[in-house]
Amino acid sequence: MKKFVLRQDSSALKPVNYNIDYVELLNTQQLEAVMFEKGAALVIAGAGTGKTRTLVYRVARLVESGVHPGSILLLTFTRRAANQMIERATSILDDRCKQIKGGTFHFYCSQLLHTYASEIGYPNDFTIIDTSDALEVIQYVRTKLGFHKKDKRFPNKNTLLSILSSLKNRNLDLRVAVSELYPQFVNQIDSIEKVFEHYEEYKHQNFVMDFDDLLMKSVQLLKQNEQVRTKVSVANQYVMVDEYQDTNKLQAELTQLLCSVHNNVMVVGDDAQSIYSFRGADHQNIMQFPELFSNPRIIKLEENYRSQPLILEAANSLLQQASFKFDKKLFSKKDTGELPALVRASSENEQSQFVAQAVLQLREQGIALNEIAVLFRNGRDSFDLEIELNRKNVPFVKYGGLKFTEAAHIKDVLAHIRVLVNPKDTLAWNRILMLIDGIGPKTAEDLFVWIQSAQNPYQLDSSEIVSKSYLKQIEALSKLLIYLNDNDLTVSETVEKLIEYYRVFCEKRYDDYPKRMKDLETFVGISSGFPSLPEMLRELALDPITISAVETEEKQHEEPPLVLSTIHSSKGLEWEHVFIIQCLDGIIPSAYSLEDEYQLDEELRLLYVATTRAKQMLYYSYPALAHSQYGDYFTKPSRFIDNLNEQVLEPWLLSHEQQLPEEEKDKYLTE
DNA sequence: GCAGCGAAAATATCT
DNA sequence: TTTTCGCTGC
Repeated sequence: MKKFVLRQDSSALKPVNYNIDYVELLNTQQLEAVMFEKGAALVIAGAGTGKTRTLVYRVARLVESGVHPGSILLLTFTRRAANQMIERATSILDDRCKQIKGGTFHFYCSQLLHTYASEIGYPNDFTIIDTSDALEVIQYVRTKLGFHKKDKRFPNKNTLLSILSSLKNRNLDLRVAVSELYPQFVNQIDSIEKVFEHYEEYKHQNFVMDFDDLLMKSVQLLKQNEQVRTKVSVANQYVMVDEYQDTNKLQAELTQLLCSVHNNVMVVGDDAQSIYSFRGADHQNIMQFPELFSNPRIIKLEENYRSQPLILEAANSLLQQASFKFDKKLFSKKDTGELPALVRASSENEQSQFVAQAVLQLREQGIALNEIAVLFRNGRDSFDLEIELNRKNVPFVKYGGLKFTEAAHIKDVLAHIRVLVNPKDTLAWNRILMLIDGIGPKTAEDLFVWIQSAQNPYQLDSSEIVSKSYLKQIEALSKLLIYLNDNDLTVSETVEKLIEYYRVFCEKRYDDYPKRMKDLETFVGISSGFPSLPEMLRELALDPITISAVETEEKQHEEPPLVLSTIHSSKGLEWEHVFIIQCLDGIIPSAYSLEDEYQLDEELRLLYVATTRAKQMLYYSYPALAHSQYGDYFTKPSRFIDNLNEQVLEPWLLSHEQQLPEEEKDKYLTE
């Protein structure tokens, strides 16, 4: 037998001359992560230890050493985070970094399935449905099966969807999930299972997928189809996952499948910052990483570069209150600043006034508004402040909270687009047909059955079916859809035509139609940013625009705005000054988490995350009283903050100006 | 089969 | 306060 010696590629041996001075710019541990070559690595990084920086430099370093940027996959928690990281890498190195693939798991899965879904029996041009659509389907199935009548105690649509979501994201058995989460429904498991079966079938027949499907079907695809798995894994030579503590079992499995060929994976996370268990995230994923990827390099980043030491002290003592301890203590070599403030306001509005005035003072001191953030537990916790900020003309953006695309009138218009993109989408058909007077659930369903069998799904004027009073309106709809389908209009032209058609329905259904029509006008502008209808639907499903984003867009402020954000959406971000408002027991921790120590711990971690966002100064504030949505109210400060002693926090006293200065007085008198 | 009315219930965080 | 369910009249 002959021997043939394969020599190592000489280019692999050549040392790379880096233009970037990584040794100078990074500490030892960061450098180790950045220079890490091949195989699996687990980076455990506390808050503010330069986790993002490390990832950014690693991708830049890989690209600089000749790795094709398109073969790097950066999975992050939000689209925003991925874009920011790619931007930073681009500014450190060069434009090659723009080709790096980045986004959320859901986004990546969406792209994957829009290429390969046909391999698992779905068309590639399926539509993604959001939570409210999913709930509607569940409700439809639930009613159709008659379970709503059989037993008053049958779980409602919200409960059903959350059970199903747990099954998928945590990879649980139905029986286990129900007996753990909802023991009261154990004896109805068979019926629940029926609902789930019908739900899955409905989605399959309508060519739609919900958020969980994106993950689950991707796993299924990659598991079943070796060819696709290999191809995909080869295409993603370097896989990186940020915020790994907030991934769930499905995402861990997906990570493994994506790396099946090369095993080049680096995950970064901090178990003390896990705040998404309500979505099935399991911070155990970090501990179990070595089981999934044999022999990973473990790198710990411990020195905090973000916050001044007194903020870290508050953060550390918060974490000590956890029922399940962390052996974690953040330290910093920064100069000591001021003690974090504890501000008690007499009312929610006084709290808003405090924040607004403090923000304005900081601005006067030369701190840019976008270096200041106000954080809160729930989207609605900032409503009062938003009014106050508007009154004082302080520009702001809000992350989290209500979504523009959730509003009924926007969903109505979007439903027409969905029908154009995917004529099998019953849900969307139902929505647009039921707008018409005289058409209810039954007629809509009959019409849909007929639509499916028709040659042209938009040709609705067959008088054998439609012979009632609403014939005229059906014809109008049909004409519109055929026109839009046959003519090659731009996205915003299509939206404009739809709004023209929708106007009458809007005026009839809503008292506040002028405002809604104005929203729709805004929507025309937004839609012009998308290249095609299907792409717009995908983008909006995975990255829905928040209402305030739309509003601030309109204002076109000349100054970078103040940031308002839910704590969940503040993940991974940082600001010089951070205000955490509504620190009341019942809000944070949420009143619904008080019974369960796991949930209570998560609320504590939430406050920990908020606290560690601050670099220079931190303010906790709470009003003496806050009303919940109905009836009850909260008056006690958050137990987490109450447990901190005065060496960690400094109470601030709010006092009102007694007398106005003379010139001010004149101003008030003349007005 | 549809629409409108009154009574009763009601978990937020996000993709 | 808002959403959801069930009933009634058309």
